[in-house]
Amino acid sequence: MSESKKILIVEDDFNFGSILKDYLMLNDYAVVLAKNGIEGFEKFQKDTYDMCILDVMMPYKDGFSLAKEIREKDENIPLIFLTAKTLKEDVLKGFKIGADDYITKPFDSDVLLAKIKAILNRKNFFNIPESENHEFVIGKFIFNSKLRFLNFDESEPVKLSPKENQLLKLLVLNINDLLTREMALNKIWRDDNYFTSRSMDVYIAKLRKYLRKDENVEILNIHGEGFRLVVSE
Amino acid sequence: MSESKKILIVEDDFNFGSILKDYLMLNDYAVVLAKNGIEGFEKFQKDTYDMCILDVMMPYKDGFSLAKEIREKDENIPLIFLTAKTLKEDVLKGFKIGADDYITKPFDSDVLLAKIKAILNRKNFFNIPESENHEFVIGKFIFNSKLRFLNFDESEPVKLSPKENQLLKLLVLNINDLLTREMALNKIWRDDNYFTSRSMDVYIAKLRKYLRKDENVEILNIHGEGFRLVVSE
DNA sequence: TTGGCATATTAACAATCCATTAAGTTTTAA
DNA sequence: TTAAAACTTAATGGATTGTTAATATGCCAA
Repeated sequence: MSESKKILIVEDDFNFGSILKDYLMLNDYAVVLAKNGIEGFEKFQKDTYDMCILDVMMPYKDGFSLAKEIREKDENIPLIFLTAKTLKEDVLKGFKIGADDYITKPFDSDVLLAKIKAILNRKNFFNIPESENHEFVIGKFIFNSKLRFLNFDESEPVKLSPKENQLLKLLVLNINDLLTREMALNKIWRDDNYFTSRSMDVYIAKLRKYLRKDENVEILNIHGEGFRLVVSE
Repeated sequence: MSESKKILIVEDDFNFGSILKDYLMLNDYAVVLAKNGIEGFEKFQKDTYDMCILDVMMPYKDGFSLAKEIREKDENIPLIFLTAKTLKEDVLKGFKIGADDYITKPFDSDVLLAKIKAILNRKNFFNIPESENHEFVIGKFIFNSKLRFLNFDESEPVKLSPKENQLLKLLVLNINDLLTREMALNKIWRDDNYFTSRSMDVYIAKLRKYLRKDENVEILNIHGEGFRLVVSE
């Protein structure tokens, strides 16, 4: 029916990686195997995957660092961490980065398969096709979320940092409507607490400074709820 | 900030259930505890929950059967199974029903908390905004209860505080009809006593001040009963 | 390695918002 | 007439937000 799902496995133990790959392929997944974090990230960028399975302990670049890089590129892709260690700190760290699941080696392959299915189904249910559109008009500005710049008239485009960019994108996607703090913190900061909230305020201030050039564009606060990007007239 | 998430725990071991409940409540979740499958399903139907945590081994109705019934009512609600057993068949069965996670007793409470957070956040990502009607016309005003503003003609919209907003919404939903004090106090203040009643009076006064701009709109008092928002021809 | 740059977080303080309470007045119903 | 209920304004204190600056982190190039 639908095309088989594509999974990227990053695992430095070649033996183990191959077995896992074969097993998943037998179960009708398309699998790409990378043997370290560097290669993993390269492969991730060159193709589109439905899920990544990352070994935590790897030379050069561990699974967590890799996960962060991947998350910057795609904030929604399901991640499963794979580890021999069962350290509580590691598990918690994994979830903080946005893990969808966590599996300790050795594990039962049927269980892994069930988890993969569960996660992919869940995502698919809600997955709204990402719009290819990265250019937005905000009053007199042109905002390109892929190239991360904000253009006003003839003047030199402003470069946006990754966080500025993500926040502005969320605001634009909800233009004139409420963007709740909760939603932004969960999507961008992957955590919702006092400090991330303060950090978000700082970014709101930065964006306001950029947007000041067009007096018809402003970011309004809805006390206790969130923010609203409005373009008047 | 926003209201805390509501979790239904179904667990026949009262001791264990209470401890879990207290622990989650300490971490700012609203928790309801049911002591068996029957009661669990009743409670599930009577309220709206963000997540269910189900013990697998229970008398009368086990966790899986309960899960199936719950799934029939809501195919998206996150489910976590809780069990002493670590039987592979059970784990697989759980995932097949659509479990979001699976936890074996005894477990680390921090990890459970992290998992709950991860799952709720994940759901949030894709939560399609509910298309409720948030705009009301009150005489010459436009009232938006989601964005919390009250618009009159061309003039600058008035921002409403959360309480002003809730109260006006209740009044509008009962437009031209009686809104009892009791009802408003229970819904908004969650308590009905002398002080909350005085507080409500203050908010009625505030709303009257805003609504004064249109002389056809007024909030009438029904002595000893409540209030009535009327719009005259 | 080190120093510098871009970015992100944390700190600090000011400004604003907001629910409650207080206090004095007016209205209502018996 | 009188007590209860309602009206209104203002004061209070706590919470949230706005803003700038300081600090931390990570990365790249020398």
